[in-house]
Amino acid sequence: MSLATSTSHITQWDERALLLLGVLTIENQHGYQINDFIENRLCSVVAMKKPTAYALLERLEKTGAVSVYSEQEGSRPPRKVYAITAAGRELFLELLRENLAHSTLPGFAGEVGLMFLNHLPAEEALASLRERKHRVQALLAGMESVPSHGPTLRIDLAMDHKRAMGLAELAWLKLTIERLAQA
Amino acid sequence: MSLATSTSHITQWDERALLLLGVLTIENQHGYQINDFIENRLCSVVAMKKPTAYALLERLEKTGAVSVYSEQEGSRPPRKVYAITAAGRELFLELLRENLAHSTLPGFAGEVGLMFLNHLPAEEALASLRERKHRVQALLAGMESVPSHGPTLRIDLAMDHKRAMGLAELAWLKLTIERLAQA
DNA sequence: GGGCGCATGTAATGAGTTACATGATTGA
DNA sequence: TCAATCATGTAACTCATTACATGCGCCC
Repeated sequence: MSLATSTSHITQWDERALLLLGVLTIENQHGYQINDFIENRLCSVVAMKKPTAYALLERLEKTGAVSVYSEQEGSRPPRKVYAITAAGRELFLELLRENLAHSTLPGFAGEVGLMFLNHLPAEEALASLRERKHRVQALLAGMESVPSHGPTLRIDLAMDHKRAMGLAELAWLKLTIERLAQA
Repeated sequence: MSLATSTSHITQWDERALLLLGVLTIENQHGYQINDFIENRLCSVVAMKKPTAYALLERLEKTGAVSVYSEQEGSRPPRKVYAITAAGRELFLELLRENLAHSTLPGFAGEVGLMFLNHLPAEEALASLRERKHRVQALLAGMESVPSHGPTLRIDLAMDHKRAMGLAELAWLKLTIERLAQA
């Protein structure tokens, strides 16, 4: 079940549960609302599809981390409103500590291609890396001015981290392209 | 089937296929040998388990990217030796160009926790980030002196990239911890 | 004789995405 | 009236990991 009890590495489940619980600490919300929030405000940080969220909410309910009640406004479709429980808050903090304390470096980070770079003629390899550079630059350009939701939801911090990683990638690409172009 | 024909984003399948095809460009090898190579020499860059590799090799054979022949040495267990085909070489180059040209930044990069950092008391948040910092430092320390396999397999390039990303993460953590400690 | 290395897999599990299904309301 | 929005899901598919299965040879 992977409750992240000091198991030394983080699963995607943990991160997604953390996200949903975190969103529910802001206020009680129904599934549609949560998905909407993630799609619109958090899309620059996270990618989670609707069915995944619905399924996870169900699971969190079964384990007692969130509670549900039905609500109906006028004659609109009924909603299932989720609220975080005391146990949920504990789990949230546990997952949060784990997430903050762990590094995200290991694993498949797109470095496989680099190993085989020399299998491409030098010109082509450089062209590919330059394209990558442009892509990264475009991504960075699209990261400007993301509104922060006050001190309770530091989207800005997450974006700052993303930006830092982007800039590092860019710097590395520049240097590497230069080095390869000389040789 | 995701042949990565300019579909604009890279699947894990693509990266794993690229890896296997790349290993087979070095020389014809049987499954055990390939897995051994990945586990021992490439473990710092990639993580792929044995059954995954066996399954993928089967699939690559079905699509004609690799061919197989059986071999037996003495009375040892028979081996299935895989060789990359002409079509496989084409696929390899295609995947390689794609992989090099694409950035790996987007998606779930462990930034969820940062968004909720303020839900932890300042001291605890700092402690978690400091732990992360130490972990990253440890990882970086373990990255020294990885032997390169000549110009045909640039493990060193991949490690250089990893190191650069690690250093960037470290720098960001230092700065962020300082900033948070002041406030 | 017992365990490790060689060499191949299969089966079960779990996680996430895509595509699909449903049905009411609201605005052009 | 036609499309989009609200609101919830289900079913099928893919992909990767874990644990298990098998059997021979080699070394202590």
